Amino acid sequence: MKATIYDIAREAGVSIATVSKVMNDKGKISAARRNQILSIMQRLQYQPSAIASALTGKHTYTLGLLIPDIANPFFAEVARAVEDRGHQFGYCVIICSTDNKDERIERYMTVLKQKQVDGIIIGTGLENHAMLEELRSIIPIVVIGREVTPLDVPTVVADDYRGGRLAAEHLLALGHVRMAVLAESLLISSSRDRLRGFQDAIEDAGYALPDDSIIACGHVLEDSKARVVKLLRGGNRPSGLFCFNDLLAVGALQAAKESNVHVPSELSVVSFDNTILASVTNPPLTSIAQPMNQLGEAAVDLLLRQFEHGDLVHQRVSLRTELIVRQSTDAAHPLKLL
Amino acid sequence: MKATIYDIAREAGVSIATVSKVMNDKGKISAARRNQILSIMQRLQYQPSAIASALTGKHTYTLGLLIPDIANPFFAEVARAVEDRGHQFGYCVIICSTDNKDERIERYMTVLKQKQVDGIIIGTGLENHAMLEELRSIIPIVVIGREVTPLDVPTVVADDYRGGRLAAEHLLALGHVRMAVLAESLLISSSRDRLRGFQDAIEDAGYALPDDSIIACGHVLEDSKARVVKLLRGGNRPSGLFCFNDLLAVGALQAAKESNVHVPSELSVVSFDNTILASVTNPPLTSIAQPMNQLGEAAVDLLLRQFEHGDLVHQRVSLRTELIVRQSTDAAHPLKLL
DNA sequence: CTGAAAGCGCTTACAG
DNA sequence: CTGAAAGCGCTTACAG
Repeated sequence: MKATIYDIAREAGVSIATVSKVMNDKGKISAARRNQILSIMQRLQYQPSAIASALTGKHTYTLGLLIPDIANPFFAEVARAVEDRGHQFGYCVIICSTDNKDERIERYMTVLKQKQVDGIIIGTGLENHAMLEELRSIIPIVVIGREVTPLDVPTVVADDYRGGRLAAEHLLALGHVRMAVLAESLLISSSRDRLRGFQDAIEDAGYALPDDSIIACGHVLEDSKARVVKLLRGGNRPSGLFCFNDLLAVGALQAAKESNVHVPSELSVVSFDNTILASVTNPPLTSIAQPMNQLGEAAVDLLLRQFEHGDLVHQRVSLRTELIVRQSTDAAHPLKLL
Repeated sequence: MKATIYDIAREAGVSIATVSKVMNDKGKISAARRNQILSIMQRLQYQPSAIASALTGKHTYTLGLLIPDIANPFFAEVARAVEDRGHQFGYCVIICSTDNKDERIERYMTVLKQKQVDGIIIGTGLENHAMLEELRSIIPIVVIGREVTPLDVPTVVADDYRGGRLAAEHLLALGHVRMAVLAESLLISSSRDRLRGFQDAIEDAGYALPDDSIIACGHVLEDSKARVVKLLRGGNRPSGLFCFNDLLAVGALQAAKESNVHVPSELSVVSFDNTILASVTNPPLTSIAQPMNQLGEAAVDLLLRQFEHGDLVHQRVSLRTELIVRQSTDAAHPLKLL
């Protein structure tokens, strides 16, 4: 049987209160007793029960991480950062892949509540603001990767608008004029921000992005591939393509290959996220990097700060996106545009 | 304040024992009481405390998953499978990325013990057999992806030997004779099995794999790239290369490109795992697929079975590997071998 | 069919 | 500096 606090107390001839105090470094205990108890704990390989202490103390030292899918490399990397940052402070993390489905989201929410996790990081689509507000009144939360305005919830995002601008400016600098955008969904704020940034930069340069150059597609590789094949087949095809994540860009590369359109000489492709996928394709993808590590870390930090100071109003962290140039972009060839 | 079992009992005018019973469908409760209590629970949005019940009942409904790195696509996919299978039966999973470091492994082990998780899936390098045995005496475990002979621990593996054979047979059928192997480490059983299978198939065909064609390299992309560049530079270069995971193969592809060796016409590459990476490279990789979903599922199932029947001796599941042919392999060109 | 009571393994005022 | 006791929110024999 596992040793309990009672075993230690009996062995040491003291009360469990005393044992508890040396465990938690609370109150005043004589050095002698202290050492004696410590050595007994060691001898009996005593491990305090986290669940018993959670029932009395407040912390379970567990965090919940809601994301669409842990198998998606982007979220896997964020999860790793969350895990490591949490680990530093003694927290474990429970992964909750929601597939963005309400039913799974709700299920996980109630489970996390029942388990009394200390905080929840929400990186999943969550349009149900009422639910968010309710949850927030019970457990500290932080939303990651998207805005939930008008709610005033602690948030950490990447600077998507700037990311969009960076992509456009890079392509413009290479001489591209006729461009297109491949988006997974324009419903989430991050996508809209990327688009706005991209458009603004193009307009600032005196050009325009026609509406029919903004393509929405499903989230699987085949979808983006099919859409890009269609795009490349049309007349007046773009010389620059901005994809809102790496997987979409992979689809674009495959479509280009199938259509005998060479990347980058005939088509420049910029992707977003800069996951491992971007470095693995051929050609490797020029990509707007999201600081995945910092996203995860900042989310944990915001949670920890709430544990200490209660629910702070208006916490918002915006992290810089960055252009990583690889070989999928090159100077525009004006002749190809005719 | 959150409602407790006492609130429900008071409201219903019954004892907490009765409430507990309707919650757990135990004992006999009159239908009337039952419904009355149920409706009160609903009205008060009662959610039983998982931690209180864990302190008395036995289950925490939490599993631990030890893997080298959740950011590695292979483990991310396995994790997703574990999560989903667990979810079906009401279990959450705590991810523990160990980087194969003893210090992290031990830390996580004690945390998982303190949290009293119901079971642990071990997919991480763990050479400390004493620790495994000790852990096993406390908590149900299953080892995934490797053998820990001579220990008799529940295990689920892919058929690595057969995977190695499949790779060799595929290359042999394409006419390749001069081959090489790129391994991350030959210390773990799965790598050794792959190698054995590969060698056996080659020998069965009447050829041999020279020792200097078995290359071990680090686990980052740059390592494998450097090793393959060197390999391709040497005289008498192989026409077929078998890489023990997708990332190694990505490095090989990059090395080939840099060395102006065309894949697949001058070099055929077979990888292992068949993660998303294999489908994303150019050319897409012929790969030996590990059944990542089944690995995760089977691991959970083995755990659940232990919960029900106690520690069963000698549970071992071996799952089939499968050859997925893509465009990184092609017929050998005998002239190139000269 | 229902309830009183002990117990799970801790923490925390409070008293000394 | 140390301990008795109540309490956290449940479950489980046991008695009726």
